Amino acid sequence: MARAATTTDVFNAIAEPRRREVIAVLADGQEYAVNEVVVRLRIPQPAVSKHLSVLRKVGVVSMVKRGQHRMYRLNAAKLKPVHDWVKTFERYWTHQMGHIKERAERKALERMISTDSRTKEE
Amino acid sequence: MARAATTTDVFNAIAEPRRREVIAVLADGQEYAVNEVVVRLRIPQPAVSKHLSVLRKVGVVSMVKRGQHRMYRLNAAKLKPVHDWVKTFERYWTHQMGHIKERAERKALERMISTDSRTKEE
DNA sequence: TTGACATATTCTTATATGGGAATATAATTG
DNA sequence: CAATTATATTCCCATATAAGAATATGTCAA
Repeated sequence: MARAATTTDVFNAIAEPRRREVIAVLADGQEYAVNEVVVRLRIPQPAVSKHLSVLRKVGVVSMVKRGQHRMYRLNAAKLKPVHDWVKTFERYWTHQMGHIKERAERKALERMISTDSRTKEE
Repeated sequence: MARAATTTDVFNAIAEPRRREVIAVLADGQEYAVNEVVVRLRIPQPAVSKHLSVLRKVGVVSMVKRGQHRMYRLNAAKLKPVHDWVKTFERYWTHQMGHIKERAERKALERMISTDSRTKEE
C-alpha cells in the first residue's frame, strides 16, 4: 500500500502545496467561485477544481451552487486536528529550552535504569 | 509529477500516520534507539528505520551514533512552519464567530462591487 | 435553440511513495 | 575470528497521487 488517502486524511490533504495555496485564497472566510481562485493563483482550472474536490471530501471546504457558479468557502474547523497535534510541540520553541532539557535528562536517567527489564517485556 | 517529495517538505513528512506515531514516541525530547521505537510501536524494524530516515532528511529528527545504537531525537523546531501555518486559522474555532462573519460580509460586499473589473485585469 | 461562460470529469502518464522480505553493514562480545 | 545484536538498504510490488489535455456537463442570455 502507498499512503493514506488524501481524501480522508486532513494531514494528507494539506500536504499538497497547491492545496495550501487554495486554502490561502479562502482564508478570509468568504465565498469564492472556482474561477476567482484560478485567476488569483494562475493555476489551470481543472487543477483547481480537482484540488477543491479533494478539500471538499475532507471537509476543509464547503460548496454551494449559485447560478452558474459554485461558491467555495473554507471550513477551518477541519484544520483543528492539525493545530491540536502540532500545538503539542509549541513549548519547544516558545519557552527557553532550559526546563525542557532538565526534564529530558531526568527522564533519560529513569529510562536508563529500567532499560533491560523493559526491553524484554512484551 | 506526483506529489512534493516527502523528503523535502515537512507537511508531507508528517502526512504519514506512522511517521506521526514515531514522532509521538520522541515527543518527550529524549533520545531513542531505533529498537525502542520498534518495541513501542510494534512496527517492523525496517519500516521504522525508513520512517526515521525520512524524518531525518526533513530535519524533524536528529541522530547520533552511540556504540551499537543510533539514537534519534526530535528536532521540534522543524515543525514550527506547520504550527505557524495552521495558527492562522486559530480564530475560526477560538473566538465566537460573530466578528469573523461580520468582517467576511463586509469584504464580500467590497468584492462584489469590483468583481467585473478584477475578473478582466491580468 | 444556439452560443458563451463556468466547472467538473475522464484518460493518460510519470512518479513517488509504503510495505514486506531478504540481505547488507556495523559494532559488541566471547 | 565467530556469533550476536542493532540498523540500514535493496528489490519488488501495488497503488495513490498530480499534472495536462480533451471533453462532458451545467447554466445563463440573446
